[in-house]
Amino acid sequence: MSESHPTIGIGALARRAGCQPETVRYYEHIGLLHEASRTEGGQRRYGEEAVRRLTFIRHARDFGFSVEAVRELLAMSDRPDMCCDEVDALAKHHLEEVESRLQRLAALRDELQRMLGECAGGKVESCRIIEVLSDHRLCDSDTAHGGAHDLGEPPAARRS
Amino acid sequence: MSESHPTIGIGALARRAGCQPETVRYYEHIGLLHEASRTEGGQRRYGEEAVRRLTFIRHARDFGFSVEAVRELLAMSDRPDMCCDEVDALAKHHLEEVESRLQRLAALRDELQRMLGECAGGKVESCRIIEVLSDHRLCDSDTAHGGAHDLGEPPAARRS
DNA sequence: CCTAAACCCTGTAGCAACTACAGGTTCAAG
DNA sequence: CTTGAACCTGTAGTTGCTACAGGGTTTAGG
Repeated sequence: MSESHPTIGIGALARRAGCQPETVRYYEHIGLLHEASRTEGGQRRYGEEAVRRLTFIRHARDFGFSVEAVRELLAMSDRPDMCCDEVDALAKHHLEEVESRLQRLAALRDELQRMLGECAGGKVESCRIIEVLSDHRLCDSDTAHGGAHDLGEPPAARRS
Repeated sequence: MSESHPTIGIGALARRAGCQPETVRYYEHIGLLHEASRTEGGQRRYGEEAVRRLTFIRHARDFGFSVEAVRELLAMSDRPDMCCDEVDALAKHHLEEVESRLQRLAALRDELQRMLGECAGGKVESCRIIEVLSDHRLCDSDTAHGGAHDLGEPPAARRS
C-alpha cells in the first residue's frame, strides 16, 4: 500500500537481505529484481518493496530453490488470486529432490564412516580408505553412493 | 607389474570408468591424469594403469571429494610407504562436511514438509508456502536451514 | 586398395549462481 | 569544499565438467 520513497542504497539493501551488492545487481541483471530507480548521478535507490522482494528471493534460495524456481515462485506470489496448486507442486517436487539427496548423502556418510573405521592407521599401502576408493566392490553396494553430482557439492563460492 | 601396451582409445577408457571422453581430456588438462602416449596420427592411447587411475578418480569424485582433494589422494596413493595419517585426515574432514550438510538438509526437509502440511490448497494469497518463504520468522528457527550453498544444489550437468 | 563409418583431435563457449576485480564516478558527512 | 566511503559498468574468475564446430585418423568391410 504505502509506496515508500526509494531512498535505500544498494549496500543497505544487500545488508538487510543478507547478501552482497553484486548479488543484487546480478538479480537485476537476470530479471529477478525490477530495475531500480536511479539518482541523478546514476546510483540505484530502492524502497521497502525491494527489500521484501529480495528477502523473499534470498530466503527461497536458502531453501534450495533454484533461481528458475524462485522466478516461478515470484511470478505466482505476484498473482494473489491464483490457485496455489502450482506453488504446492513446486514445493513438493523440491521436497522430493531434497529427500533423495538426503538418502544418498546418508549412504555416503555411512560408507565414509565404515572406511574410516576400518583404517588401522598404518601405511598408505594397506590403507583401507585408498583401497575402498580404488575398488568399488569394497563398498556396501546396497546403499550405493550415487555420485557427488546429485548430492551436490558446495559450490565454489561461499559467502563470508 | 605387467606394463600393458597402450592400446586403449579414449572412448573405451571413458566407458570403462563410466565417464565421457571429454572428461578424460579434462582430467589430463588439469593434471589428474598423466599425458597419454599418442599414435602417429596424434590420438591418445592408454594402458591398464590409466584405467585404474581414472576409476579411482571417478570413484573418489562419486564420494564427493573435490578435485583438489582427489589430487591429494592420488599423490598419497602414489607413495605407498607413507604413513596414511593424511589420507585419514582428509577423509575425516570430508566426513564432517558431509555430516553437516546432512543435518542442514534434514532441517530443510522438515521445514519443507511443515510448509506443505500447512498449505490448505486455496489461493496464493493465503498460501502457507509463500508466507513462510516471505518471512523468516515463520520458520522453526532452532533447526535453521543454513543456506542452499552449503547444502549443495545439484550442479547443472548430470551424466546421462 | 578403397571407402565409409566410427572414432578422435583442438579450441572455445556454455551451465549455475554468483564473486572479484579494475578503473572510474557520486554521495554524504565534517 | 574536501575527503573517503559507497557506488557505477564491464569483464573475468570460480567448479567440474559438457557441448559444440570444424576438422583429421583409424579400422572394418567389400
